[in-house]
Amino acid sequence: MENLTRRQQEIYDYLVENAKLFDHPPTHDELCRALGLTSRGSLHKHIQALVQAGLVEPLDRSRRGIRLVEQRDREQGIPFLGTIAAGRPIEAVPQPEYMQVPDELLGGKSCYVLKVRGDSMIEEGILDGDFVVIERRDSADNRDIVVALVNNEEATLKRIEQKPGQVILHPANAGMQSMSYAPHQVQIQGVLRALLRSYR
Amino acid sequence: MENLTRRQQEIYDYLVENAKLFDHPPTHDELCRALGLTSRGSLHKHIQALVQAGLVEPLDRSRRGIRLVEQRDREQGIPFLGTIAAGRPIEAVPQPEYMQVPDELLGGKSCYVLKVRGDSMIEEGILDGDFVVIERRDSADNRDIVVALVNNEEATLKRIEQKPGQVILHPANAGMQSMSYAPHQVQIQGVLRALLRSYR
DNA sequence: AGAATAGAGAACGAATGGAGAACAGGCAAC
DNA sequence: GTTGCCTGTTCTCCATTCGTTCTCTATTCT
Repeated sequence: MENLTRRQQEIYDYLVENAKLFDHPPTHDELCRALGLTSRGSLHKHIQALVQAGLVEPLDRSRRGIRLVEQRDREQGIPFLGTIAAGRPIEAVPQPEYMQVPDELLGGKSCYVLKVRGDSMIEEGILDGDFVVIERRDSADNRDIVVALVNNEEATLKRIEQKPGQVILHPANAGMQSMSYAPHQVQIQGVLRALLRSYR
Repeated sequence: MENLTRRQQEIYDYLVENAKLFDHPPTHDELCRALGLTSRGSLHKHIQALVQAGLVEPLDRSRRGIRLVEQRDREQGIPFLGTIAAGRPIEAVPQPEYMQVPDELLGGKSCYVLKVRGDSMIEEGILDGDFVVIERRDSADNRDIVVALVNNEEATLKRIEQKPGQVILHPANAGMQSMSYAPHQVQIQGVLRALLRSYR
């Protein structure tokens, strides 16, 4: 979206205000009077600029033909749900905050964010304190890194290996061991899609 | 990045203040009045210096055409400049793309993005293919991870240790060795602030 | 002295904001 | 119907402001 000039901004602001007060958008003449213009022609150029900027919808040649484009609710990001630490349930934050994540990283899928506690995946470059972006899924491909709920009580971030009648969760830490479960003990809650780390 | 002169700093500070108060940047004339100048021509030279320093975005010949780079970052993301591989100069992409990065990760500083090639920082959880967010700076604290230009020809991402008369760059890979240089051989180009990884 | 920094002022071209005429389509009153 | 009137659109023309470029000068620091 391009930048508006002073005058264009002024007109847009007026339209927004006006929309709150009246059902109908103003005519060009009304706009001219409100803004101190004497020529509809001049005004029209500004309106066109607003159309170009995608802020206004043109209703060709119809009267009061200025509609504000619905401001697409600014994307508030994806929810930050809490902390995941191996051996515990996900510790949810009381009121979910939201985090702006680059679209490139999540590819239009439904995702959420967790903060990693612990070193169980350190050899995969997932460190204590990192934020992981998880795609909501209840199944995963083999070798995916997943959020798994084990025995309905503890949640972990592990690489998954699914064999017939057996599910193995592999940590990436030489000091820890892979654990094997029966399929019904392990519920997949999502698949790792991206990782964010702050060095602040 | 070069140092600003007194006057340039003054102008930059004014622009930052102004940006908080108004939607639109000032015209050159307004700037002149605010700073006690009578000639736009003089001001223009200073603005050019700020553009050169990467603090201001030039909007050629358009009015009120002074955008703080910081502000642009918020709107369209921060520039993805290219690839950094130990032992080579930064390989720039032809036309810089932009990447939307969560504000939380960069804290209002002027930053850019590089893609990491190689395993030199693998033990710090920085893997081949990761994207690193770098704050533009020409100095760093000890133990910071920095983008350093060595002998004006090769760029690397390393942890820095600055001693009197000596600069040591530490990789995080047991198979590699720390390198020691004279201070004038090493030019800091930025400090690691965040990391993004995609598992797609 | 020479370089770096700072400023003045003129001059040019482009962006902006505006005026007004002319045309076209819809709507209501006649 | 058709006759005006209101309104949106298109067009040309104009004035001012503003960014840029240029040359010339002053000050400060090394």
